[in-house]
Parts: sequence; C-alpha cells; structure tokens
Amino acid sequence: MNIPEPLNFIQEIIVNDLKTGKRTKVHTRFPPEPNGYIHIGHAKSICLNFGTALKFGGKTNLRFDDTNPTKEDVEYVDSIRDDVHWLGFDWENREYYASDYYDKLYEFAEELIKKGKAYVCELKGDEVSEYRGTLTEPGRPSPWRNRSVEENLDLFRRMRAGEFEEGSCFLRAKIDMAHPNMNMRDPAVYRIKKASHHRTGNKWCIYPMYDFAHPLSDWIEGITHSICTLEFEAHRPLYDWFLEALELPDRPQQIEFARLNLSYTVMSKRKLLELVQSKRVMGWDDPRMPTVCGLRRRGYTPSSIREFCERIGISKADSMVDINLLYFCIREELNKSAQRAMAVLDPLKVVIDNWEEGREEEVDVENNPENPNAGNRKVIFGREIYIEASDFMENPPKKYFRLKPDGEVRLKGAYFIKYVGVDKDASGNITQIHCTYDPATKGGDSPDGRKVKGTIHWVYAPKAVDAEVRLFDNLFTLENTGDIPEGKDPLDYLNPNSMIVKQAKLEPMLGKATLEDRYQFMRSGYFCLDSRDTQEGRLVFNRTVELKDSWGKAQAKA
RNA sequence: UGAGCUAUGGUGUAAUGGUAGCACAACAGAUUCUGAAUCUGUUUGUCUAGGUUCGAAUCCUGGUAGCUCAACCA
Repeated sequence: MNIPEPLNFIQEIIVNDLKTGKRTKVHTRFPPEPNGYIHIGHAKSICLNFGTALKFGGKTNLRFDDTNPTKEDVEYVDSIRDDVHWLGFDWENREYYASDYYDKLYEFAEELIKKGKAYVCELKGDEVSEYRGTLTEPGRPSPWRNRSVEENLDLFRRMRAGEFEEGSCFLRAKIDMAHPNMNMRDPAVYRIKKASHHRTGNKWCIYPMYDFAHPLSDWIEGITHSICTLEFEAHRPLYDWFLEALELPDRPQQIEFARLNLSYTVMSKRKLLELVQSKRVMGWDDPRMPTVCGLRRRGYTPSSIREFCERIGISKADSMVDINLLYFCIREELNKSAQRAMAVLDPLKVVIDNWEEGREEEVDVENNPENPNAGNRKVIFGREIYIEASDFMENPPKKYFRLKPDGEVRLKGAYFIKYVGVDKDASGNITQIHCTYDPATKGGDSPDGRKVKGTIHWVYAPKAVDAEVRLFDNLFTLENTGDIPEGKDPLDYLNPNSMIVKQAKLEPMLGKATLEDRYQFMRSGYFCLDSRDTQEGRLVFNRTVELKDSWGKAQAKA
C-alpha cells in the first residue's frame, strides 16, 4: 500500500500495526456526545479520524455517545450530522448510537458480575468519594464489595426493573481500591437515572458509564484505532480492563492526542453555551463563534477548515495555535477563488466637477486578477461617487498615497482624479469632496505615461446598493483564555469590538449576490451574505476575514 | 506533594543515533490598476545538568516546568 505523506504519530502507529500484522484493516470512529454544537476542535478530530481511515483505505463510523439522557438532545444530533457532512466527510450508512447497544451492554455487565468482576454498591455519593481515597492516599474497599454473584445479579436485575431510587445503589467494577490511578478504584459501570432518553424513551432506568460503554461500543463496531483527546489517557487502563475482563478478541486500541487550543477564543462547550445563553452572541452560529456552524456562517469554506486541520498537525504536547493560521487558510483559498467587487464601507461623497451632469459610462474591471478565466465586468461610473472616508486626508502623513489636496489618485478601472476642494458642515465635518478627472486616463492609464501611486475603490452613487456590513474580529481580547488571573472569568475579556456594523454602499452587481457567493471587497476583505439575516430587500454581508493591511499596521505603530 | 503524560524559533510541527527543516507570524526590499496577492532576503530554536557514543533533539539518569486524574459527566 502506498500511504500519502506526511504521517503524524498516530498514523505511524497504524503503519506499524499493519506491517507487523497486528491489524489487517483500519476502522475509526468520531464519537461526539450530542450535548452541544461541534467546534473547530471537533473538526480537528473529525479530520483526523476520517482522514486517517481514508489514508489507509479504511472506514469511519459516526457514533453518538449518548449514555447520559439528562444532558443530551436530538437538536444536537441533527446539528452534528449536518456539520460533519458540511465539512466534507461521509459515514455512509454507519451512523450509530451507544444507545443502540444498550441490550448488549447490559449483557456484558451481567457477564462481568458472573465473572465476579462487578458488584452492586450501596454507598452514597459522599461516602463513595470518601472510600475512594485521594491522589496520595489509597482508598478502602466498599462494605458491599464482597457480595455473592447471585446477590449482585439479583440486585442488578432489580436496578434495571426500577425497584431502586436514583443514587441508592450503582454497579461498580471490582478492580483495585488502592490503585495509583484513581480511575481504577472500582469505577462506576451503571447508574440509575429515571430519565427519558432521546432514542430509547423510557425503556431503561439504568444507563452505562462512558468508561464502560466506550470500549465495548468500539469493540462491537470493529473499531481498530480509537482516537481521543489527552484527558482520557488515564482512562486507557480502564478501557483495556473491560475488554480483557470480558475476554474479547481483536481488541481496539485507544490512542490519545492533544486537543486544539486557538488563541483569542474559547473552546469549552460550557463557555460556548454560556455565551449563547447570556446572549452575548447571536447564537451557536454567530459568526464570531468557533463552532462549525459559526465558521460556516462567517464564510469559511469546508476546504479551508480541512487545510487548517492539516497544517496544525497532531501531537501529544499541549499547544496554542495562533488564530492567524486560520485566517491565513481562508485568505489563501479565497484569494484564488473569490470574485472581486467594490464596496464602500464608510461612504464619503465625491463630486467630479468637470463631468457632465447626468452622463453615465461603463468601465471595465477584472473579476479576479488571480484567475484570468474569471474575465471582466462592466461597472457604471458617473459624476457622483462614494469613496472610503479613510481614502481622503486633508493633512496626510508621509507616504500617504490616496486622495489628498495635492497629487492624483486612480479610481480603480476608471480615471485619474485630482482634488479641487472640500465642503464642510457648520461643525467642520467634511460632507463632500470636489475633484476633476482627466478624460485621457479612461480605463485607469495615462497616455503620457505618468504614474500614480494610489488606486482606490469607488461606487457610483446614484446606482449604489445599500447593505448592512458586519465586520468581525476576535471574540476575546485575551490571547490565552485558558490562562486568566485569579478571580477573573474568560467572559471578562470579551472584545467589545468583535462586531462592528456598517451601512455600506455597494456596486450594483452585489445586489444579486446569493448565499453561496464569496466576494473580495477590494482593499477590504472577504465577504459573504449572512445566511440568517439577509431577506428580500435587506442585504447583510459578513466579513469572513480582512485583507492583510501593512499600511494600517504601520500607522498603528506610528 | 501519588500516578501518568509532555517539553524543538514568537506559534505550530518535522528530523525515527549522522548537515536542526517546513509553515504561520514578524522584519526588510522588489513589484503592483487591491498599501492585497506575488517574489527575494533576514531575525529567532533542541527546558536543564550529567552520562553512553566517533557522533545525541533523538538513548540513559537526575532535576525543572507544564498538563491530566479524586462525577453515579463525557
């Protein structure tokens, strides 16, 4: 088999497994708990699981890890399914649920009891933790630890029959109360929860724990490599213990990797939920959220997210990825594919005094200089136009080569213009600018070969399309939201300017934009229509990412 | 402070005992009808102290730092 490089450490393990004959195939799974929307950290896992299987000609299952009915919901199942598909991965007909296996899992539990490897414990919550000991001290055996197999079986069956109250007893694995790994100190296997499950309804009142359900679900599905994040590392001995205790052949192997941390955002489901519930964002799909649906609404493409996940790599070291890499990935793609357009975000009226009233003309502008096949388009031009307020300065600094009292500037694809004067209101604010144009420079070039340093974008005022344009920036002002001072909350560091709304003037073509279109608003950034708030007669554009701005950066420093 | 894991430029990741490389970021210059893109160049790194070896980022020992674990959550 010819495996495409590069390989991460997990794929190296797989290559070795295949070489030694430990495995003859590769089968992975993506196992989300349906208790929230998935984010870019999950996308990393999705790309790893699906991507690895693809690399080795194997398959990947989508399995919902739904063992806690009090936290899970179908709303999340649907969104996760959508998001994984949107990212570009296909699990074909292999959509499974841990709850599909409840019968089988129950049998496994009885088998464990029959082997003398599990017992029903009647310790109460705080007693359980007291008996468990601490990190430095061993635990003590539960008084119920040595019941007979018959008694345990009877009790467990009655647990299932609903004879006991929640919290009155639970099934535990009989391992080692003095084990240095706390997870091995007789962990819970089944607990009573008199809750309705989103798939099994009221069939069950006992539910298996993750540590028990996960390895066995993997085994049932024939998973070979069970890839998960680092916090489950200490659970691996338990993962193996259940499979060994039940003497199952061809056991899956758990391998852990470091989860994604991204600068200037949060990745915990709890914090994300808090942002949504406290209405500090518009919802799970707010374009500022690191959720897959948020990134999608923001204008990210599936391929840009996959590229990002490829570039960040896989390792076991905790790390913090610079969000600039994500920005780079979407810019890189959109630069090649996005249609160029002219949009003025902060409109300033310019009147071209020597242009005849009422005269209109079409000029030619290329659709994408990176792609000659994209061709040109006609853009209407005339006496009154809008330019960006920041493209004019009365008292410009050195090297400012936009419109200023002296010199010429080029209007993209149209003419050279020259400043004549400025109108101001009573309080001294500029209301409009007067210029003259040079008719010989039509198309944007001068026959006498004179150069102009600046080229600015513009929109013909009478035919301009109005739109709301939302400029997004990082949600947080703090680079590492996981490292905050004592007594502070990440939410104390929300960026008040994470969304700035502009009333913009657009070139007419943009009035016909569809939800699928991506545009580069020239000299500004990449934009797409907002899928939620755009309506008939109301255009709302989202800025996916801004263009790099070396001038702005230099000015900020000065 | 019990156990486990991790440590390579600012960030992420390669190098699998044999020239420390790539990407992002940063900085400089060229170019430009987008102050974008493109092109060229530059700065910055093996946590630490020993040991093994002709040779160590890699193997060994000690230290240091960070992360994880004491839910009937996942």
